[in-house]
Amino acid sequence: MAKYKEVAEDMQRKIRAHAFGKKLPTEKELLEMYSVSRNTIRSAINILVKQGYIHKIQGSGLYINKKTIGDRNVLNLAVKIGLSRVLPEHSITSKLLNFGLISADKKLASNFSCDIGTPIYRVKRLRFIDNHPLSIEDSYYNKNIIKYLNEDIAKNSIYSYIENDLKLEIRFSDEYISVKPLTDEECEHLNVQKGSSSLMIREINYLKSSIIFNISETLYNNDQIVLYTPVQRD
Amino acid sequence: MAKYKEVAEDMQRKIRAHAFGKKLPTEKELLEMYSVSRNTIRSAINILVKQGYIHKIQGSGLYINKKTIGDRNVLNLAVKIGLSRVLPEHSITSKLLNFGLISADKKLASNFSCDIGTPIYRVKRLRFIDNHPLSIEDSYYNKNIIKYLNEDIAKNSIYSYIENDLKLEIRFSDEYISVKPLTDEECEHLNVQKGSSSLMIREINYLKSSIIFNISETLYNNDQIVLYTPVQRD
DNA sequence: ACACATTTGTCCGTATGTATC
DNA sequence: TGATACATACGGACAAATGTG
Repeated sequence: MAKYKEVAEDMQRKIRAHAFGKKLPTEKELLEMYSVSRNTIRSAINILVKQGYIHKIQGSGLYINKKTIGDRNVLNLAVKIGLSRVLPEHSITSKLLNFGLISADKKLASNFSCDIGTPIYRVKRLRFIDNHPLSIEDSYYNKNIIKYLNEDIAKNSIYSYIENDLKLEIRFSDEYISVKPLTDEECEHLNVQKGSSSLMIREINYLKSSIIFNISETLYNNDQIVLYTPVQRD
Repeated sequence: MAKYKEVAEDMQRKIRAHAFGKKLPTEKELLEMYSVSRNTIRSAINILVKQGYIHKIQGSGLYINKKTIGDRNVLNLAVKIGLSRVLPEHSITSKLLNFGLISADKKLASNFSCDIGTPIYRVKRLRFIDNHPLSIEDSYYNKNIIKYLNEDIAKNSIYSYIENDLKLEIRFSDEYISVKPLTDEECEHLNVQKGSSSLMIREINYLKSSIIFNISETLYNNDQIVLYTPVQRD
């Protein structure tokens, strides 16, 4: 892995472990700690800023954002590629609602930018955080890219399977957030009051070279989660 | 303004004007066009990536993301500091629902990280996009920082007043997204069916030096808008 | 109010690695 | 395979904001 990414990950670990106080060491101290150049340490720092871990004050220092890190009820969109990564302190489990291999119809093909008839895995899961129902995820994987999936993998983290076993690199995603009234069945799954609405995130996920390997629609339990995102003015 | 920011803005303008095709010129061509160094052009490019204008493919080039730019129904969170900036192609107007000067109670003081009793402007507005009701914004401004506001300013863009007239620099914000059932009055304002729910964004806005000058809660009309955010894996 | 040291921000140049075509 | 194009990393110089005395 690139140096600046390794440094960033180490700094994140230290922040989560409260190894620093309210402030990070200065750039100068950090580049000495990690034996890298100033540009490299600044690349690492910028990742932390983008993900909402810290904010910078010119002339003063690097300050840790206390609030949103490690809170079960806060889902940080800036880090949100796969659930397990966003909430590493919590146990994410799944109940499989549907698993199958289908063939892309016109709409799916359009969303995937693939040919009609392309084989697609469909995985619908009820997901739990620390045993509380968190979300209903309806997800589609392009089988030409994700060659093999099964129910066992789907019960666990599909994303860690893709990254660790298939060695594919997930690069970026587009997220569309809206509100959807829930059906009675969905309310039961999520254990919320009938007639309520929920946050829905439509997601398009890309490998490197901008290959779409996955699209999904997820309904979140409002009682369990608030979305968070930091925004930097450039 | 910094060179890389000027370059980024110019590139954004060109993208919005469809001055490039599907691809941007290469880094090398761009740095020659703008007479800047490679680092500078790359800083500018990274802004466009972060804001969802383009994506990069190593070895191939810089590709323009068609979909989300200039769409009235898509509110790009990565650019969302003030509404007028996010949707420059559209007319944003406001109807003032409430305007007043109040004194920070315990809760407001805590949210603002200021003393109890600090003077605070409250501005509640119904906002329209191209004359369609878009959102109900309930907003608070710390008078110690934003020294003067009036109803006239509030009817127009408060953010452009802050930046252009007061010459204050808005630096970053924290956004919390959830779902809220609407009251009948809110439904009428937004012209949506009674009993429906809406996206709510709680926002904390900072000047440089991490000074909180504004917090707000905004209810969005789901019929008019979908939130969008690009996420880069680092 | 001023001068000074500290700390982050911007910009430049160069070299080499990696992915795509 | 070679050429092209983006990615990573190092080094140095000066500017701007902050904090201190």
